[in-house]
Amino acid sequence: MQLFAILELYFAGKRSMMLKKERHNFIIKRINLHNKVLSSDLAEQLKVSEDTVRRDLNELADLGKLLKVHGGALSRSYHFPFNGVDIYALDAKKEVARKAAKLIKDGMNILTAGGTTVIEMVKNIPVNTKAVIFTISPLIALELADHPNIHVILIGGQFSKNSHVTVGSQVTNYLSEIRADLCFLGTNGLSAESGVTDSDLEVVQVKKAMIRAANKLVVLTISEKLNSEQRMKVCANNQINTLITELNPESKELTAYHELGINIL
Amino acid sequence: MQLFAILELYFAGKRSMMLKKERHNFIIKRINLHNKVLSSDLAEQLKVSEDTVRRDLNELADLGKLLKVHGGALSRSYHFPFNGVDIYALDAKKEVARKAAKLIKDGMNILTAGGTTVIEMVKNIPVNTKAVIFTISPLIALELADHPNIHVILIGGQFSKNSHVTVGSQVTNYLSEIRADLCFLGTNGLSAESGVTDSDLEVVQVKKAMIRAANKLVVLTISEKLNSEQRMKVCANNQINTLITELNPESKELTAYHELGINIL
DNA sequence: GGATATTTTGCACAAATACGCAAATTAATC
DNA sequence: GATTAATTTGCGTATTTGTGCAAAATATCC
Repeated sequence: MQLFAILELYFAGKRSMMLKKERHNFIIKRINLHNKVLSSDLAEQLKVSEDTVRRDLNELADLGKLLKVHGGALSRSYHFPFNGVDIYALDAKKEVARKAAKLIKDGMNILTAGGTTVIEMVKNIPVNTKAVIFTISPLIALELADHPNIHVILIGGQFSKNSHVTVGSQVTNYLSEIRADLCFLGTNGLSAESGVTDSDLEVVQVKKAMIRAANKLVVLTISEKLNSEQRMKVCANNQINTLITELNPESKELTAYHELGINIL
Repeated sequence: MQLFAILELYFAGKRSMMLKKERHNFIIKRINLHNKVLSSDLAEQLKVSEDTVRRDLNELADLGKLLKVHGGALSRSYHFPFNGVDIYALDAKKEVARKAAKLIKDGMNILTAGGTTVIEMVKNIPVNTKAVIFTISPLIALELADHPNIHVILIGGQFSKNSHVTVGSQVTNYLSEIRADLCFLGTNGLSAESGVTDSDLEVVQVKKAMIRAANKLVVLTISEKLNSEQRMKVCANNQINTLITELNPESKELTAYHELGINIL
């Protein structure tokens, strides 16, 4: 096959060997991004034999990082494809949600992103609360339908099939014209060094616009995601006003964030 | 980097391959959605032989995820309520939905309102359809999340707690700036004398704007609502291009609409 | 009861995998 | 830094798995 000859030539000079750990990181990223990888693709991309890729996949599967199947591997979330009933780490998320909902006071203007944690938060808002809630998540709008005194504005735009929120320039333009007291954001990655990070470019753009549109930023996350990083940066830690996890605020996992001056619940 | 472009092209052909587990998940989703699947449909949608589909169904049936029957499979919850008679019977709205979905062709710009009938219609759109769909209904946007070739634009605005769609000036303004080939409207009232009528002022305003934004208007309704009137007028009968009910087009309940020159399905 | 559609079965072929082993690489020890 | 030990990688081979095809068997529908 001709292409292989080209590849050989092309990479001949820069055949910098990749450590096993690096390959593993690469594979995990691909899984997070695409939800699936093919052994054959990985072998090409990593310039190793399919055999090696399979061994990598088996090791990662043993660690529970992915789901190995014939031909490649899938994101572990593919174990439970059943209409979203089984939300990962639901108990922790509910605890986060309970704390977060208490921040909402009558008369506020609220802005919310999507994500399972934020949706749980919305479920915990008392029915008689008076507020205006702007959201990019259809599920949140529907959730709030039976709150008679909450005025819901669903921000329109292109609907993202992955994250189930609206994204794109329509959304960011609209966000530039409003102002909210509080912005609630769930997050995929959060670390003391890099701040809030995410894996989906479109979602990152929207989250940035949301942060600009709000006076105070509240970040919700389960402790498992503390010290995790995704590929794209949403904001630095000094932009966060309040961080909510299911842990006790005095917990030692949170000291790093305490020292950054973030209010912790 | 030019080489990567070459690589992308080179491997583009392989991309459509689907892992077995992915097919299984797809089938489960379809079962949860429609309560039934046909082997022949699945074969076409998944682009594999019916043979493979049958094997998949058998494996899933062994795992207890569905109930295999001649010609396809059923949701397991349908085990009980059946007296054996017409398993494939559809209620009126589903029949309307089935007919309506056939109007959607690849490449179209579609505009849809909310309502249960329209949502049923959306469930019947083949997964591989290529189209752009504008909607004021969050539920419809969510429903279309697993149609990879449908670009969904959720029109934003104030969220109506009664009708679960977005309404208000933001919506009508936006609608004045777009143009669609087809507009699908469910209706609360329809009569030969008064045309399409509705009871919610805000929804009426939006429906009017939707009709103005589309070249052709398709009205969906169950026969029960023929000859019923609500308090507010949405449009006259001469604005309707196509009327869809669960009845046979030649049925005598429909002759009045026939005489108005409406295309009936 | 006959026509049509669906399933089963056996089989062929390709693709993916596991295994053993040798070569290459990395780590550890002096 | 050289030498040894441990790990990692690639390849050949045997095995398993996944898929499609076709004929025979079965179910379903008038």
